[in-house]
Amino acid sequence: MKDKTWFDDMEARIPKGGVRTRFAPSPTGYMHVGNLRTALYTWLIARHYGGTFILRIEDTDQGRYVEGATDVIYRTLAECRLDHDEGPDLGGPVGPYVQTERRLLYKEYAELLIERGHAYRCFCEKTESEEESGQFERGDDPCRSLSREESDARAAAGEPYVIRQRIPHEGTTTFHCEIYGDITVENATLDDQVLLKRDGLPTYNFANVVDDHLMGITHVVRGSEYLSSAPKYNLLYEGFGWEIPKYVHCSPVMRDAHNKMSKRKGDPSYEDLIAQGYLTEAVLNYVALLGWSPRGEQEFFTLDELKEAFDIAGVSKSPAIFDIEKLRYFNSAYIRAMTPEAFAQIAELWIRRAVKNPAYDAAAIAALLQQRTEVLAEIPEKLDFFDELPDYGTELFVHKKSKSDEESSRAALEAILPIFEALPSWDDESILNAMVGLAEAQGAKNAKVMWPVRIAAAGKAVTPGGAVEICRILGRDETIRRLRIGLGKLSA
RNA sequence: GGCCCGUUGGUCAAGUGGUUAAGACACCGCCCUUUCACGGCGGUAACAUGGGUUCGAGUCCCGUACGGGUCACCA
Repeated sequence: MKDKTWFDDMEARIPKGGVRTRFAPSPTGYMHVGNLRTALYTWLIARHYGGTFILRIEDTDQGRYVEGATDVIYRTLAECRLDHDEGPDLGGPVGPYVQTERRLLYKEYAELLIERGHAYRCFCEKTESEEESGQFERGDDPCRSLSREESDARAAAGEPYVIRQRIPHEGTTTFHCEIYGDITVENATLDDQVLLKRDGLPTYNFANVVDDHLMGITHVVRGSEYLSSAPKYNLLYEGFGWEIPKYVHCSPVMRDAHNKMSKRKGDPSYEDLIAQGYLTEAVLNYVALLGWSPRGEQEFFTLDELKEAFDIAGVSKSPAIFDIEKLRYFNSAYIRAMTPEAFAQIAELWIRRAVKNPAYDAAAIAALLQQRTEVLAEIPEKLDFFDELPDYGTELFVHKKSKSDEESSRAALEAILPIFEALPSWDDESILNAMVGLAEAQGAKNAKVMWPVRIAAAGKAVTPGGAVEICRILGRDETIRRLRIGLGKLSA
């Protein structure tokens, strides 16, 4: 074990003053929505107080290591603009920021705890019955009462062991959570949890306490599943004589009333949502509101506005069900709020999945789409009629509201064809005037002309944009060709 | 099962002893309109339950029910 100076040096490195938070994912290769929300809240707390946001990778479970998993984390944080100030990639004063690179540290601190009587070596092999039943009889562990001499001797002899936390059998422990308030438990209900595993790596619970302290974390933000281990954390902090940080426990994000969102159940990750055509800003905005509510009525927030408004007191205790319908609403609102240029840029990729004909202008189509798109992924199916006129039945021409029927439609198409052919120019105004002019001449409602024109042009009843826009984009020749086909169907 | 936590409309939620119990999504209706949307207006719909405390309880206390978490050499 290192001498006192070494520990003092470690203490001296800890930044003091100012809020410091950390996002500490384990590299599983998957950033689920609950994770993202935790990252957001953690970042928000740091930024709201002008503090420091740290990224730390918790990879102490070698069995679960997934290649490339940290890339997903970096990418997601970067796309979401949740920038960190210290981390594996950026370095910082209290690194390294990857737990496996800190492994020697934990051992020193675990031994310090043994020195102080708050931990002990346990040489027991876990028996099969314990493993199966999950039963661990506290107080029955013979290693707990081993003398230091014997313990040291066996360790020196190379006998494998784990280091366990020595938890008092009597008394109670109270910890405070900013969300849940004070929680008190009987120490007798706590078990002597493993701090350092047989492989020399720390358990999550131990690494967390050591790192959070050594990195000067002031607000520990994490999921509520850690609520029940929090008392043990306090005992650890007390054993070391360290100041206890503020805890912020977030309730889980659920897929339904009974289950958390999960990869296994097929729930979308952040990347899945983006691939489906959700915008990062919309996802963040929605996720922020899932478990947190601002003081006022505002519900659309930019990241900067969230930074300003975020308040720990507004975080909810109870689990929230992820509602894709509401995300869709936010997404459509964000899409509508974009500049036409920005929307055209992101929509083009999706438009070209359906519209291959370069004669049809993607920006023009995007303009039609912007006000009626909820999720980008639904764009292609809306545009299937451009490249190829669908086969459709004449019943589409029957429309109650415009009082259109097959005969009135036939007459309208017959009348509009020569007018379209004679039009000096092919733009919105000309096309509209042609149709309105015809309707007026016949003393009919505009719809009586426009309905059949749109049906014949698109071959379907629901289209992005009206008759004018569709005809314009199709171009005069193709429009006329399609109207003739419609006329043919109606005349048959 | 022990321990811990939670419970306001279908969903997210406001509410910190006195409110006609906000707002948003979804849903329904009407209006606008060349379809679908968008937009505007309106509507349906909630304090899990039983006891207390109190002049008065969604708000405080106790019990019950239901739900979640945890009880790993996983995080």
